[in-house]
Amino acid sequence: VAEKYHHGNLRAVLIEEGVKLVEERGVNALTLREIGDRIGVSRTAPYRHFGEKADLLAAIREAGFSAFADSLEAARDAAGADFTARFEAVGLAYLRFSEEHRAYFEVMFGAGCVRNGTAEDPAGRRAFEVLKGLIREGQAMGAFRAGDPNMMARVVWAMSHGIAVLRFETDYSAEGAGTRFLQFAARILREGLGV
Amino acid sequence: VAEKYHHGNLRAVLIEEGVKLVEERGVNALTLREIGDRIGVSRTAPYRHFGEKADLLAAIREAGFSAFADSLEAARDAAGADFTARFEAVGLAYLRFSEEHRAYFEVMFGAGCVRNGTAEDPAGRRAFEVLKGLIREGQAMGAFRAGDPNMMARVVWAMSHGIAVLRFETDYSAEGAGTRFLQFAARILREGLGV
DNA sequence: ACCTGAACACCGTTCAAGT
DNA sequence: ACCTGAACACCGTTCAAGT
Repeated sequence: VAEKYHHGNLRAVLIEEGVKLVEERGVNALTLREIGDRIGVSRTAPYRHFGEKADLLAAIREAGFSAFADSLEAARDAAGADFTARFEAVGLAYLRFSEEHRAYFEVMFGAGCVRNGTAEDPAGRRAFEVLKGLIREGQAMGAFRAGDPNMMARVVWAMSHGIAVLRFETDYSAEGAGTRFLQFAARILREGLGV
Repeated sequence: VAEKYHHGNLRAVLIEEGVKLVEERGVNALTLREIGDRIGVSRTAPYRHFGEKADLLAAIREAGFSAFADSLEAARDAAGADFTARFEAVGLAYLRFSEEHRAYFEVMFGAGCVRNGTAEDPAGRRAFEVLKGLIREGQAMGAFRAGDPNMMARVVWAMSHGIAVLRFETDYSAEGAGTRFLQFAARILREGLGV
């Protein structure tokens, strides 16, 4: 039974179980000992793969940013050709990710992590590039004014992140007050960035 | 020496020392035991005033929201009559608070706290009212379009919060890239909300 | 009322061993 | 290489006492 961890996949299992634990009871309940117990491994086994607890959190963080960037790219690509639709789709994807991957989101942006900053993570940069690319699209088609795409993308990122973190509405997935507010916010951004 | 805590101010001292600890080493380093040691009181003394650790954090949070609302109001009142100046002053105050009161900010919005949500805190609502009042000012003088002041204030709050949390620039207090970005973001918001 | 010391059930982390 | 058990220095929290 414990034999399956003798093949080098313990690391992945530790990450997976860690995410589950955070999902269930928050990042403060993440405990190397409990993870070990849950997957049937000794308390010190995790130290084979992670020098300390913070390193496991960093690995979860990395996986989270990677999934995050994937989500934004997928939403953009699935939205078709209409620019406004693409813009809103990516914003919605940001919010959806924060809802559907609470654990990742908490570890990615939580205070528990020492090494913060999305710019330090390759996948974090990839996610940012989705926003920046969208700004460039808008500029190319004349919907957005000229200006530094970095600054403009940061404004969009900050607004999305603020909405995700403050969570004014409880649900941004279903049709309702949440999606209405999101469209409202997206319109203000588009008009503020507009020519 | 310990006598000074026999007059009912232990509660306040606990909060104060807790804030210091968070400032120095982050919210995860906040420990009832260490606070007790630091102020020269037994390990169980804090339990006279706070049923559990989370209650001390909640008290710090409350004090933080109160100081936060004070900051925003003071910035608005000190900004004079020009609407754009008032709008930017409050945004800047939001960012400054997050820098100068790192500990408060971390506890107020951190994942460690169970009872989140600014709307549940009276001072949190007071801070929100500053933004909402500013929206109404803008509407009254014809700078902002008609629309639900609640929704519009949320957009401003979200943007401010996102910038504060993501901390693209390291310093928003001094003159430099930080303040330039802030003015850029404020302009986009004003134009997005404009008539 | 407010404070104390001892105790319990947890942590992260280390280390000497085991296969 | 990968895993284990015992151990150390920490936590939060409780409880029977002390003044």
